[in-house]
Amino acid sequence: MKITYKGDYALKAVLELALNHGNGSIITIHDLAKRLDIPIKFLEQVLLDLKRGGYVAARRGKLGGYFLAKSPATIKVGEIIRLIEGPVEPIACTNEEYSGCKDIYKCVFRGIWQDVAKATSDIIDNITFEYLVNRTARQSMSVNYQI
Amino acid sequence: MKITYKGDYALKAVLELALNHGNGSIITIHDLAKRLDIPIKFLEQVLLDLKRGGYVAARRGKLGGYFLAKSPATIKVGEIIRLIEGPVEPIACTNEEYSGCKDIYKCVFRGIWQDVAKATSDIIDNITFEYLVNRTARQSMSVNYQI
DNA sequence: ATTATGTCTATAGAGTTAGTAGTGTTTTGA
DNA sequence: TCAAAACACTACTAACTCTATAGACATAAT
Repeated sequence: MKITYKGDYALKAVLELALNHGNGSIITIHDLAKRLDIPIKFLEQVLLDLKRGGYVAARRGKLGGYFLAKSPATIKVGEIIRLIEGPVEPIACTNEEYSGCKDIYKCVFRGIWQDVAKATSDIIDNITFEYLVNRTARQSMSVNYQI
Repeated sequence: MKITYKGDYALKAVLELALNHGNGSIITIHDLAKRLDIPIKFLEQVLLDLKRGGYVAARRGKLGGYFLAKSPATIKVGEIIRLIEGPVEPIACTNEEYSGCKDIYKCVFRGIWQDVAKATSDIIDNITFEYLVNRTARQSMSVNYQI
């Protein structure tokens, strides 16, 4: 698995929206881009993907903006990564259809990539954005306390 | 972590050399390329990298060829991957020097990438080529038995 | 109407990947 | 001695991906 800027931005955008979830608020892409320091037109494409994936929703027109389409508790980090980056496998040969290995019985590396994919999934599929919201809140609190 | 063709070829080349290790034999790049079905000039670059990394050695001239520079028991899959592909981290921000996150205290994703990197390392740094040689031998045996 | 927003498609520049080409250098052995 | 067979090294290219930008369009509020 490799995380590109697009994936990184997507995760940060969802987290930012999650931090504002619940109070009925809506955030414009302009605001989001400024808060996260992301080029606005690039963020736009990311948000469109997130919308098509069903994770965010938008209201058009004046007073429009973006908001989470579901509760942060139901969105897992792994889902966003898979939507934006594709499969978490380190190499394509881990899926059954692949026939690149001349002798599949001999391709002893396949099992390794499957193990890596599973270990990765076990992490990213068990972290919800609700958890991240709580961690973020606690972290910024403790930072404030230090001042 | 993403495995490119180069990394894939490197692992297969080392395994093939490991299967022939011990009996003092040497394999030409021509042979290796044919056995592994890899473009010879591409394999050449891979082998040069492996040589510079100290994993394989070569004898030049007629009767020359490649052989493992160390025992398969001392070479781990993770070493080859890191040599060819670079760090295992899914994104660059996991190392301390990185300052891309505006507020490092708030970048709650960093811990996730560190966890993924650790889980990946725990797998690939604990598999030696000796183990893979044994597995390959056993697998091809059982395949033969089925015939 | 005007303005502020999201929607969509196209494109461009930089970098990466996979593969190819050509020219060395070294060693063997006839 | 010299030709053949092998490794060594550098350069190049076509295709692809990634990041970012541009511009035309659609929608909603005032």
